[in-house]
Amino acid sequence: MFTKAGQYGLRAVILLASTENGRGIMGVSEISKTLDIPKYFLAKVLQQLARQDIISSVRGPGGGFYLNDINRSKTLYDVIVAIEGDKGFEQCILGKSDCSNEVPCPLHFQAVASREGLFYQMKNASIEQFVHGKQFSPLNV
Amino acid sequence: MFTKAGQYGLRAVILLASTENGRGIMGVSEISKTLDIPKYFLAKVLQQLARQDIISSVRGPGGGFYLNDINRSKTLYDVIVAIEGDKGFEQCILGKSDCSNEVPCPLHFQAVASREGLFYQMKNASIEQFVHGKQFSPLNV
DNA sequence: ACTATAGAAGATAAATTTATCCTTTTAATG
DNA sequence: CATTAAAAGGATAAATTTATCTTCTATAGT
Repeated sequence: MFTKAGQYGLRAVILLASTENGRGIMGVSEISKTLDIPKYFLAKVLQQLARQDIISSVRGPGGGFYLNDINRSKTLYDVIVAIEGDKGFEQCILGKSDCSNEVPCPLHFQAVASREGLFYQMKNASIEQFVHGKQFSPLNV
Repeated sequence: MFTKAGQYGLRAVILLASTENGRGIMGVSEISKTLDIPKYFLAKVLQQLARQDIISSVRGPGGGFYLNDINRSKTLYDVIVAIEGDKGFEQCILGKSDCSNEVPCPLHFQAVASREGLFYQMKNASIEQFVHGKQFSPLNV
């Protein structure tokens, strides 16, 4: 479904959002250890997110990545699109360029219906809201 | 969602199923032209499907690929699993190995719900049934 | 039998994704 | 102000996926 880069990015953002009301700061090393993710690859993904203002960063000792108010108002859809583009989300499940409600591929309506639920969640809940809703039980990121 | 190989395979099988009550024979060249798919790559995918008895083939002049009775009773799920394995279907959307109903990742239930509809179709309708249901309108494969 | 056609199989190449390393820049702290 | 920690950026390598080409094998038709 998602690429590794996308998965790592989503998990890292959710992790950041789950620290001290989403206001904690974590370095790449800490995140990569916590999530058991390759460190340098994760660094690239996080830098990509930072460049696009999906997350924030500070350099130097004690630095790392965190979410500011604007960041926390972004959605998981924003996160994944920042990493993968919107192809995976918007493209025909069979890869056809001419697939639409008017000229649907044989799986079109099933695929659209299937995506809707997940996409709705990822598009319509801010990271803040999303993680808050989960935090009654311990997060398994 | 699916790899190119998977998409090509699904489209080719659906195309075969749509010819003369699913009994027509088509060569790689014809299929690749019809679907606008790279020929040699498609050949690999089709051979892979033939080896696993998802589709049938005959060599020599007039030869090509077709679906026998058993083939037509297979599902689109069988097709995609023969090409990609069941990882994409069964794996955690965030790539975690320890994600389950008991210990769900933050997207687990949305992802499961989302997949269900599509998977149900792909698992529970034979290729024959599936394509027959579509053939009231022209197929856009 | 001979020839032409078409899939099977194997090898190779190109492109993309994933992963790692190294150098530079920024910032905190003694 | 020197040192150190940590992100930023660039380069490179490994792995996987996609694409192509060549040779081999089976089969139909003459």
